[in-house]
Amino acid sequence: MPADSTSASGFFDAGRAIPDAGDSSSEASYAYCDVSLPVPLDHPFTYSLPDTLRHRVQAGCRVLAPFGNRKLSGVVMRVHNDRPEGALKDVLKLLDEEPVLDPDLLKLGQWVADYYCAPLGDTLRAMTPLGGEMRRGKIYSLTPTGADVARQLHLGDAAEDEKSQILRLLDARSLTATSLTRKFPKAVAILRSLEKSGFVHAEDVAAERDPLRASAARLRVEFLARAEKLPKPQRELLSYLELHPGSHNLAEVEKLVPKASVAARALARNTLVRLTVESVHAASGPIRAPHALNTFQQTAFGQIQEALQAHRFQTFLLEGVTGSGKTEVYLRAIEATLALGRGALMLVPEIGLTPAVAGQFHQRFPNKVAMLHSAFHDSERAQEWRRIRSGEATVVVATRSGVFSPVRNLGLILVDEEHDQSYKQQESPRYHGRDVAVMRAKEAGAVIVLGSATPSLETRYNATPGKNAPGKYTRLALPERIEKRPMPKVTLIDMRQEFLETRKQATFSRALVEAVDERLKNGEQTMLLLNRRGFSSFVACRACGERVQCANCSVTLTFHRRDRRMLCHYCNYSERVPENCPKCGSDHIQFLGLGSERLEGELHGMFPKARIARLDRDAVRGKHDYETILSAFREGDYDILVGTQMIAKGHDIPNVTLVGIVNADIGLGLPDFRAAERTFQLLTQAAGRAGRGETPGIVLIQTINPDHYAVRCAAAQDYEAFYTKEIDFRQSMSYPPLSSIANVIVRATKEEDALARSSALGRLLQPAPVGVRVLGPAAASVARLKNEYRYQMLIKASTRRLLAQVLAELRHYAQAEKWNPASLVIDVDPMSLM
DNA sequence: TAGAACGTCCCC
DNA sequence: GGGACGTTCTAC
Repeated sequence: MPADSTSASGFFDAGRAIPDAGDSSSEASYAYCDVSLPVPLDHPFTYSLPDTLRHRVQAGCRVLAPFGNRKLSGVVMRVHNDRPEGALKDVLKLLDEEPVLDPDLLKLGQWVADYYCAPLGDTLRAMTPLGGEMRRGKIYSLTPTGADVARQLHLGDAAEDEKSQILRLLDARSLTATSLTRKFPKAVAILRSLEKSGFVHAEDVAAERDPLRASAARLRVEFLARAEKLPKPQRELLSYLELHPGSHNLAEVEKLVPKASVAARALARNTLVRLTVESVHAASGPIRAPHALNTFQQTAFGQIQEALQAHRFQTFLLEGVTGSGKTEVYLRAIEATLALGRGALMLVPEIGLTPAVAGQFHQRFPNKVAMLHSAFHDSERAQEWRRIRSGEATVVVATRSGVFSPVRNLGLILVDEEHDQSYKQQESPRYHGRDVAVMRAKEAGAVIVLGSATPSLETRYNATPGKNAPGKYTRLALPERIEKRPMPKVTLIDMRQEFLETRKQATFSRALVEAVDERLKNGEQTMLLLNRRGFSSFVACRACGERVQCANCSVTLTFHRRDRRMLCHYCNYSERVPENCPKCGSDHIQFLGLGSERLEGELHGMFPKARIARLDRDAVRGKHDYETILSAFREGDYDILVGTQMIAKGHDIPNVTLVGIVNADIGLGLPDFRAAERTFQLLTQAAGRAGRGETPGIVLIQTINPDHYAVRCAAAQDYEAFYTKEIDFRQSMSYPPLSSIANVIVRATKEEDALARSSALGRLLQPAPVGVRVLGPAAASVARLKNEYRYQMLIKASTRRLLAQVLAELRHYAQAEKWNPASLVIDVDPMSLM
């Protein structure tokens, strides 16, 4: 039930707060359970429960169940005694003694599945980080015949095909297909044929991932009991541990005791030592002392606190300029939540959980913080998850999927940088973490704060009072930087003018080169951002900046090299590439596209002495690379940091006094109605990196569209002006937030199938119902992906309900026509129209 | 005429 | 999604 039932009184919450695992359900006994499985079949399956499980299985537990001839892990939706018709199979195994999803989370999962048109099984799997603990797959080993064949191969000569190589590897030990695929791309096919020949047989495994397999650096080892007659390494380790009580990092111990890592695992099997996976460490970072709140911060915090104390569901938009001290408001809000005995959940963007952030939280809330991040190892996440569930951790900092973490007695949700795209999951279930968070807060009667310097249009719209109604969200503004630091000074550099004056198509303007040079001389740092997003080239006039737009959609046309035409990915409109600019007649028509590697190369040429680091998808492999590069830059090991949007987000590096944006326009060329919004956000956020220390900063933005409102408003750091302009555009084109949209993608291996099916869906919506507009179907912007052809159709509906109705109709049609469930992909509230 | 390649139908 | 099974294609 929504907010009102909980806001009425706090008394009931105390009882509800801790779902008791040991209540009457332990005595009840059920013969059947309905299980939701991660298959694209959108209904639960009923299994019978063996005697040993009848009193132990509860809704929300995961079980292992036979499905066809596979074994799948699924979530129990219901336990009951209603015998269904037909033969039933037994549940094989109970995977959780206690439910991993409490009733509220199950309900939330149901909502997510409905709203985002995703199979419930997929959704529930995405909600449980412990899903990663299961290692699923087949293990292949040789049959006796196969072994004979392999032996003979050993004697044979060296001319080996892949088949023989695989046989020989399997002779050494059994392997999974995945591990073989790494070496032999066709391993799966080869294994199948070997299986047919009777040389190889496969065995299903669904083993718990063994904590003993974690690397030594991530394990802690502790003495448990003494034992006689052990091999030397084990004996030495055990006596070391006995002499040094407490738990030790295994990698550290191994420096002192040889072979400790292997020995510890052997000892753990005999329960002579305890091995635990080390909790995610509080990383070091600059610790900011809690500073006094300025008036704006105080006002904002006061309102949040009041809502917390009143125990009511309320959504706030905390709109604070870059450097305005949003984090301190968050921290205070969490303190206030804990003081009320409730738990807090903070969501951060994918890239936002840096050691600096982690350090601050650990310092402020010692031993109460759990962190969930997709870059953490499965077992780390599982451990943090258990700490949350047990109530040990009451403050959770997490990325998108953390919105499902089992925080006890949830009182507060914070969504930092709520506009960030990484909150939208790009695969099924395609949910938006921020929107799910609002829903969760509503159900829990919690306060939710959405924070950003550049709020998404949706959020800002919801926080804007209408004609006769107050805004759905309460807007809290932090219009000033802390300590009255000035906003950075932003200058636009018109690259068209630069071109006319220098007659050179340079990547860097003279002004930017000069400014970088100056920083190098002064020992100050520079960040250079290349707004490189998307892959397809677009066509622009170098002299006047004109880009060719679609006649129907007000989006930029995308250049297709194959047929040398420009195409609209929304409605299929196309035209030929003009030889002269339609606006100014110049023949300087350009196909634009610039990578950050090329950028780095050019910089090396220009500033041979500068120490340059690059930060982008290609340079960053794991989370550690990202942190290493960034902290090295912070420490002053580099003079210049070059990167993509990755560098634009929330970092606080005091010595950066110049931010240069090399090409502000690329984002604007994308065929996407959010192009302007994203460009504005990126430029504003990047500009906000400058001058966060004592020395004020400057920002130089190179652009061929200095008059575009996204560029102009970002330069002026004027969100209000941007919002006003952009909301007009959305209104006139019926885009969100003034409509609800969904992208309907049809995939098929054969292009004609994809086209035929999407046309069929298109015809279904013709004429479009009142309040609905349909764009397309047209080829998706990535028309062929992973060997599948994709056609898409964008549906705009005046209301949420109407959109849901239309989508339901499409899904019924696909089902009635017996389409493969995967061929219809529906992206509700899409962030990008891929 | 085998054995790929493709289609269709389940899965509690 | 993925296997099992049935049908058609095709290479020798």
